[in-house]
Amino acid sequence: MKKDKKTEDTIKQVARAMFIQKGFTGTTTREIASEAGTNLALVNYYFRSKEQLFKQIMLESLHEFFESVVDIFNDNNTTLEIKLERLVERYIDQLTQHPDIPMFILSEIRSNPEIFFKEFLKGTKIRQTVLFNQLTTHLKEKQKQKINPIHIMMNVMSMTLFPFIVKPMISQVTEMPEHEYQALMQERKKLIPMWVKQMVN
Amino acid sequence: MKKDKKTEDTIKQVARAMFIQKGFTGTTTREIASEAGTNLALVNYYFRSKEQLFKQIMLESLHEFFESVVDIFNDNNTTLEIKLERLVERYIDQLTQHPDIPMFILSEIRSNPEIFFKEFLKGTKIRQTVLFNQLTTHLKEKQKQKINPIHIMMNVMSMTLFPFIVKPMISQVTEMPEHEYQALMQERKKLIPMWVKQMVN
DNA sequence: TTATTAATTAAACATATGTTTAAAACAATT
DNA sequence: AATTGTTTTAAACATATGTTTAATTAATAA
Repeated sequence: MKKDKKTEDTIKQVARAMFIQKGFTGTTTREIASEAGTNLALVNYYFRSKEQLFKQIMLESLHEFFESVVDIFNDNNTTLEIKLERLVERYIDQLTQHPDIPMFILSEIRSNPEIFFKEFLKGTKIRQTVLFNQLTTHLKEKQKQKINPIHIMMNVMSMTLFPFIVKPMISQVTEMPEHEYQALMQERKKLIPMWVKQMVN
Repeated sequence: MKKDKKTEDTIKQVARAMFIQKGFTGTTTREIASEAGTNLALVNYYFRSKEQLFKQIMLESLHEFFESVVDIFNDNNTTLEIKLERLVERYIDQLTQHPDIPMFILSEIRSNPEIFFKEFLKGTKIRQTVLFNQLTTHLKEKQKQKINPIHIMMNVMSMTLFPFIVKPMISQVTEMPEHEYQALMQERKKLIPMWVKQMVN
């Protein structure tokens, strides 16, 4: 009784891997079909167009990537400190498994900014999150209201995401083997929250 | 006596702007010619191929972008503290004028990692810079030898570069007007060195 | 089994795009 | 002015690539 969907799923899975690694223009429908071991026409048969297929995958990737932190941002039952720790840990875990996702998203924004925000990020407003409000309050309490909380948010994101974005470059410039790099990223789970706490205290 | 080179220069100038904004595959030779107001064939006449043209521009961009900090990294007459301040200030100034350069470079690395490092970054070794050695020594003196100096370098680069990379996203998500964003970036010239000093002291 | 629907295939189609060509226009030199 | 070399042009060429088509095969239902 279960629908088969084998071919359709294979195409999508293969397409996801290729789009994430090489982007929209860097991937051809023929490559997808070939890698999936199916006929070229089936890509269009199942997904109408390369663009449709890409949009589906981008939407799913975004969802997958952000849903894992959205609840942390808006948890009413945790302190600012806990949120920071969880946020960083969750991101580093995610990025360790899917290190290409950030560049996948950033490249798409670069080539299609308007469409990206209209299509994918309709109304995500960081200022309205619990985390942001806690941070604002905290800075006030510590007499640091001169520091725009956006700075702190930027720092958390920067220190967490950027090392993964430039990973290929760092590997080269620092001559560091993969496992050592991984170990560094694991260390950062504890270090980043510590550094951020210093900033806001 | 001065060679004219008008057409050649125009093509290159236009190509640089387009490549930096939309990347190699996102730019067509016809667009370049059209924007430059010249005949399509002249792109190949002067630069042999689109790829050659791209390589020239990438090389120049990299050089321009890194040469401005290389001397800071290796200055024998400045303290660690001064280096950090100068580094951050120089980068933020550069990025304010050319905010698209980081994504330009990162996109190229993404689509052509091997070629990029072989062709463009032959033997850039951060561990051999004066700055890195000063940082290592400093951490030892402060009994923080457990912290890998690479962490600190990552943090400086992350906090400085990342906000420019995700600028289009931040504009959306934080609903911030351009001038306000610029002001934030200027503030970071002082803030980032301060935060980094806290990390290493 | 037979009829109908869905899946698959090879081929063709349409278009975009990098590159080349051959002729013309222009500039410089003798 | 005539020759020579350089620059520019329109057109053609070659190829890559997304998409469609029409026919065939496989699966499902009556």
